Formats: sequence, structure tokens, C-alpha cells
Amino acid sequence: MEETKELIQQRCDKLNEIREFGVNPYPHHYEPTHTTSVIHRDFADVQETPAETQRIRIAGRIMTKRDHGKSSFAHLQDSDGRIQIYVRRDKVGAEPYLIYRRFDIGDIIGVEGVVFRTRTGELTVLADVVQLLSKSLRPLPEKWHGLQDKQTRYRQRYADLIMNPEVKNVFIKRTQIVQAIRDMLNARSFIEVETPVLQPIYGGASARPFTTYHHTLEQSLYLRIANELYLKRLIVGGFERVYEFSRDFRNEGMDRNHNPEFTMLELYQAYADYLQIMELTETLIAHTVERVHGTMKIPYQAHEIDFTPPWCRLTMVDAVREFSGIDTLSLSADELYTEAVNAGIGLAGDESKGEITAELFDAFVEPKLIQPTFITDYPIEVSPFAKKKPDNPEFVERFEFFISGMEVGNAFSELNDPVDQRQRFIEQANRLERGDEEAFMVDEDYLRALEYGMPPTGGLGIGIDRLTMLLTNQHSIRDVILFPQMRPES
RNA sequence: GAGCCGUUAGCUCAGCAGGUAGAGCAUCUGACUUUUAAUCAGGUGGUCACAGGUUCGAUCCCUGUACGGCUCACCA
Repeated sequence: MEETKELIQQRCDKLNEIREFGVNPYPHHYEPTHTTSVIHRDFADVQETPAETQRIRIAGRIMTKRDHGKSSFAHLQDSDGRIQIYVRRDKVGAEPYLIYRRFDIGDIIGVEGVVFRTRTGELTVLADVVQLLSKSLRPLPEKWHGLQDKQTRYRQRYADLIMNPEVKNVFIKRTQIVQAIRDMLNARSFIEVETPVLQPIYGGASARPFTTYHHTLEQSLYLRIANELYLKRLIVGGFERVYEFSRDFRNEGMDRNHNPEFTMLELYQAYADYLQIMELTETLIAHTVERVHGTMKIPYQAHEIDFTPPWCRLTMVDAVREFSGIDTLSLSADELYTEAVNAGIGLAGDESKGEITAELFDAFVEPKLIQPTFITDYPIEVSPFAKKKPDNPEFVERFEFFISGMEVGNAFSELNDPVDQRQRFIEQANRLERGDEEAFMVDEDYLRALEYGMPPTGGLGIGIDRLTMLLTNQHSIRDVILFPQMRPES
């Protein structure tokens, strides 16, 4: 901040000079009649002669300024574009022009005038009145290269958005994606609900939580790692189709696929199983892609992703066999352990067959799944809330889907047998005691809810940040989160 | 958590067998009423991320620290 002292001081001086003209540099309101994009659209046919019959007012930020003695050109930027303005001393008056000369790049101004086209063919607002709406004291980055430094762009997203308007499009798309999903779920009679972020017992996923403390209650609370168990309580209560866009918090590493807080869509549908949820997933994503892009095939990094249903379906065991050559079913636990270690998987030695299978999957299969793919039938050990397969209790009715080597969603036929669920909780509690920081505690209230009886239910979670990355062709989660988590500056 | 790379003017970047720094844009002064990377003339602006070390001398070499980027490992 101290380095820019001189430049800021110069602007403060101008600010005072403007005040000495009797002008309020921070007025309370302005009423634009047009945005820049509307001008470009409505005045596309205007020629060099100004369209005198139609006066317009626009408001925006000065992005360039070219002074020519008694006249000046500048570009204004507003929410949806830029337009050039032309300010002449003989049009605005001598004193207003003196004030205008004290405007800087970055100032927000209002301009009233008529639209014409310059000799070089650029649509331009010929100003009668220019009015300062907000004085900028801090210089913007340079016009030519803009703001490149990623650190500054993430820390000062406001400056990033000013200088790199295409960044705004990513976040507009993010909103459209959420809106498309919401519209479709609403159309299918899902109810959007809100459940606690502060939870006395965290659960519904395997992750280290953030812990906080409530002084009045004198108790520790956890920021939710998932909202799964609350939504299923609502299914018990008789909401048969619920969903929530849930900000979840996980106290784990950060990289281009992980931010400590992230957004997950979770939905639950009574009387559905995971196969129906699979169809819903395909439809939901495909319709969202089509609504946002107008096509089902979109580029992501080096690939073209085709979201057209039906997507490829593969059981986890088949996928591991296909990609690693290891047939997990035919091996004993000891043999599988040896095979996995030989294949370069780091194991502690106390893993079960199911856990080793999941490790093999992560190592050999996940990075290869570029086109949308459902992986089904997970080992029970890694799926504490999913219903067992009727014909094989070592596996559960669960799927995850992968795109571009990234896990995007997770779903299962929800476990609604309270006795079975209690056993699974006890297993997790044992892991917690053994030091597994991602295991969780027994949630007695959730078990009580299940004891009242939960209908057969299918549930789904979709990582909204990752889906947005895919649909906006962004490489890092930080590029789809407006204010990504950063270490404190110096 | 590990490896590699980066941090120089407001921004984007040069630079240097080690001899305390440059460009463009921005900014300031002057000229200029259809420019658009406006143009022309002249200026201001830097603890070269921070702290140590080596050296007569460090922006440059060495060590450490901070922040960031990329890759890998774990997790959504």
C-alpha cells in the first residue's frame, strides 16, 4: 500500500480539486437508461451523424482515456461490456470539462448524450453531460497486459473482475448451472431445504471437520462435512423428495481440486434405488450441459467430453480388472495385498479386501475415466451409509461418476435398516478410536430417526465446483470460486 | 506433506563473471476538438519479497523464512 502512496496522493489531490468545484465526488444515485450492450444492439445502424432524437444515459468505469486538448475519448465499462465516449469542451462546457480533466482511469462516471459513429467506425456516445459517480483512488493495472498475477487475482478478485471480464462469465455460468439443476429438480417435485451448518455431530462423509465452540451452549460444534444425515431425517419426516445446495467444510489439503469450503448438491428421493438415481443423474447433468452450452459435447482441457446419455457403466471390480489386470474377486485378502503392493500401492497392511480394491481403483482407473462414466457396486467397508447388494453383502448399491479423471458425484441406495446402520456406526467409531481422523461418531439421533422407519430411498451428491470446472473449462477449483481460500498476505 | 519454479516501479516484464537497476504501459508537466496500444517533447517513481552468510562490494552466489504457481501423494 505504501508503494502506491504517490499515485494515490495524486488522485486524492484531484479529488480535493473536484470538491473545490462544488462537485460531490460520491453522489447517492444515478439513473442510466441503457447498458453498453443495449447501446451496441439498439444503435447498430447509427452512422456518423448522431442520433439526435434519442438521448441516453450510461454509467460505468473509465477503462481508457485519450485526452486531445479540448476534447477527449474514453472507454466506459459496465456490467456487460464497453463503449467509447467522446467528450468535447464545446459540448459539455468549459468548467465541466476542467472537472472531467481530473477524472482518472478507474473512476465511475455517468454520461448523458447521443450516439454516433466515429470516422473509424466505432459506436460512440457524444457527451453533453459527464458526471462523477465515484472517484477511484487506487490505480488499476495496465490496459494492455491487464492483471496476470494469479495471487493478486485470487486475493483481489474485485480487481480481477474489473480487468478480466471473461472471469465474470465463468461465474455467470456457475449460477446458470445451479439454476438449471434447481429448475429441473423443482419441476420434478423436489423441495429445496436448508439444514444446519453447525452440527453437534458431523457425519455423512469421511473427512476431518472444522471445530468451533458455542459459548452459551458450552459445547463444541462442527462445521458440516456433509448434510446427508439431515436430509435423510427429512425423508423420515415425510418429505419424499428433498435437495440442498450445501456449503460443506473439510479440514484437509488444498489443491486444484480441493478448497476447504465447497458446494455440494445433495438430493434424496423416497422409493427410488440407485439405478433410478443413475438415470436421474444422467438426465440432470445432460440437461444442464445442454441448457448452459446448447450442446452435449463440450471441450475440457485436451479432450472433448460427450455428456449424451446413456453413460458408460462399469462395476468397480470390473473396472479394476480391466485397467490394472488384477482380478480382486479371485484373490484372497493376503494375495490381493501382495498384488497391490507389487503394483506400487502404498498400504499400511491392515486394509481389508474392499479397501485395497478401492485403492487400486483410485490408482489405476480413476485418472483414465475421461468420458462420463458410472462406477457401480462399491465395497461395503468404504460405504457406511449404503445398502448391501441383495446377492452379495460384501458390496453395496452405490455408484460414483467420473469425468475427466475427476470424481464428480456419489450416490447410493440409502441404508434404512437401523440395526445394520448401528453396526456401521460402531465400525466407524472403532476406526476413530484407532486414530482414523476421517472416521466419525455414532449419531444416536440419526439412528432414532431410522428406527421410526425410513422408506427405501435413493440419494445423490454432486460436487458443484467440479461440475462448474468441467462446464467452464477451468483447470483449478480456484477459478470457479469467487474468493478461494488463501494464506494471509505476508 | 514432497519436488521443481517464481517474487525487480502501480501493472506486464527485461537485466547482471557480483560493481547498489531498465523498458513499455500507467502517472506528472506542456502541445493537440474524430482518437482508439492516440501522437509529440520533457519529468517523477525502486530497502530488486524478508532475514542471515560469503565478498572490498550482493538484485545477482549460498542458507533459511514468507507467499504464490506447477507436478506428485491424500481427500469431494
